[in-house]
Amino acid sequence: MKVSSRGEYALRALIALGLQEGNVSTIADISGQTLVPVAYLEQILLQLKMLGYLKSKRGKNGGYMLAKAPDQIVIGDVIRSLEGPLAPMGCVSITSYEACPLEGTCLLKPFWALIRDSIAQLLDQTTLAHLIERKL
Amino acid sequence: MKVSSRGEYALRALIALGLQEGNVSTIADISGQTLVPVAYLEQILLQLKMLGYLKSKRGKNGGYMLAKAPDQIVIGDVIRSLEGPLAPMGCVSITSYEACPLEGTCLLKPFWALIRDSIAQLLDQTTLAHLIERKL
DNA sequence: GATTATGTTGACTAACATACTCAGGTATCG
DNA sequence: CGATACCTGAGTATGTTAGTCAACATAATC
Ligand code: FES
Ligand code: FES
Repeated sequence: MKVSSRGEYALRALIALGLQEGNVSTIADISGQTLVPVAYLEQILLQLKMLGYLKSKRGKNGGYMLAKAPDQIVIGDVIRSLEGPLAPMGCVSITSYEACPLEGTCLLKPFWALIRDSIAQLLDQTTLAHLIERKL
Repeated sequence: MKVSSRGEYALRALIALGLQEGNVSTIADISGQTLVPVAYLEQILLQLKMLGYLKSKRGKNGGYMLAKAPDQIVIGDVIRSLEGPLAPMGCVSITSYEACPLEGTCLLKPFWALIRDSIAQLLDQTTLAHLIERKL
């Protein structure tokens, strides 16, 4: 049930930018705060930009900043974009369902569904603002 | 947050054996019911045996059966044995803690802990008996 | 307008994990 | 004995992860 480094790093970066309140931060700055290697962080920030969470400014005095208010950034969406579906099995995924061969009689499916609901509820009701303000 | 095929197959096999109420089943039988390839299933059943969930009988009329009552087989334990810790990050794992570099100031850790608790509570309160009897 | 600080793009790689297969070996029953 | 099972260890194809790297594009400043 591990979260990959990519997802973890993306959230660290979002938090770092969320604490900047509108100021731009360079990749190097963010790398310093998050301890993510610069070259790898570039990739991740770029992806977050394409997903609409960040915007960037090029050239001197450039950098990244949030494109949305922290309370509009839902952690569940971020994780889904970076790591794929939250559901433990395709057959109980709402966002990307995939059939199982035994699905008709399967005694596991309701159980997976329970896990999915529990995880999704938690991740979808938490925003970046909640993390930053330590209000969980 | 996916569960691997190995974990899924192990649970399918345990369910199949749980439904047999003490009778032995051959690998081929179980393979037929679970749609898991015979050679792969062999590996998994062997592992489940070494973990103490199954016992086996060799030779003619041999096969596998449960080594414990279904209500003594906790799904969380099975998953942990086959897939590693339930926690999404090492720094919030109870069974196999691993330090994070940012741990002191990290705003994510409490959130991961919440996820861990939610998953662990669900998996550790469910037994094979619950799955078989459809009582979740 | 040259310099320099920044983000952008795309390819590339080493290491590991997953999902298996396969060729034998060994115990047990009849 | 010989058939029927489980047992053991190795091997392999494919994909994923966690990065690196070189070259490029753009914007501000001197
Ligand atoms: S796990 Fe998908 S149907 Fe059983
Ligand atoms: S995620 Fe482990 S300390 Fe932040």
